[in-house]
Amino acid sequence: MKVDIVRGHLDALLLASLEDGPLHGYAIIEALQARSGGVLDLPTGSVYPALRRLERAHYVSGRWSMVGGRRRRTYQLTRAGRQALARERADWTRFTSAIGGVLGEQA
Amino acid sequence: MKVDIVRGHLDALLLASLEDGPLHGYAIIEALQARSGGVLDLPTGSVYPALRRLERAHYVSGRWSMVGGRRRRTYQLTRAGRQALARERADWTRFTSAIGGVLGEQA
DNA sequence: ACTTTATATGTCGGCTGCCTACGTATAAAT
DNA sequence: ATTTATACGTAGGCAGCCGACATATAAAGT
Repeated sequence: MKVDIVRGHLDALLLASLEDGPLHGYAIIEALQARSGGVLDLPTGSVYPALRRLERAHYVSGRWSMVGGRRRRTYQLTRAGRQALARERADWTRFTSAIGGVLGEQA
Repeated sequence: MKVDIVRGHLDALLLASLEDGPLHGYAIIEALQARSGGVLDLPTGSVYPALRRLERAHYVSGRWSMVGGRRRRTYQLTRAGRQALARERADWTRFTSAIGGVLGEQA
């Protein structure tokens, strides 16, 4: 199995994980682990830079807070982020039906 | 839409396109175009090097021929290639169910 | 008291894997 | 005579992610 399995779909995963409400980076990683049954175990070196990038793109808005002596940066989907997520979902459908269509039909 | 949509799944596509019988590179590109409804339009700079790599890995066997004054290299799936294809299909299922599972469930 | 694990965020270098651009060659179509 | 289709190939580059590392505090274990 290829290691960087999420290639090209990382943003979609992050945006989707924020759809049900704001989360901070560490919680996003855990949420994606849980939702994928352990298959998706995104490294921090992938997630944190990606969240900052999504913030610069105004797809999420982040704010600092302190919880139990630890600082957190909690991210929330923006309107543009929801639109971006919708586009990513459409791309995903196109993508999987194109490749899945080829892989699916056996001889 | 991301341009290099096939990232991580190129080998699977190439192996799958050979499943119904031998094809040469150019024909593989056309076959994938047709099967995907035009979504997959792989550049020669991706396909030809990939086929050589698959050949070095003994997943396909290639042979030269002349058709209408033009040289062709026709590739055929090997036994190892079929096994590799089976693995790629399994990976694809795992991959799509993991990511699709996350993207699929709306709020 | 000390060590390990969990929580939480971040940077930087590097590598994989594909694409872009280019080059070659022949046949068919305009 | 030129363009388009057929057919193969290389080389350089780069996007996008990961691995390794660094930092800091709290909780749990021993």
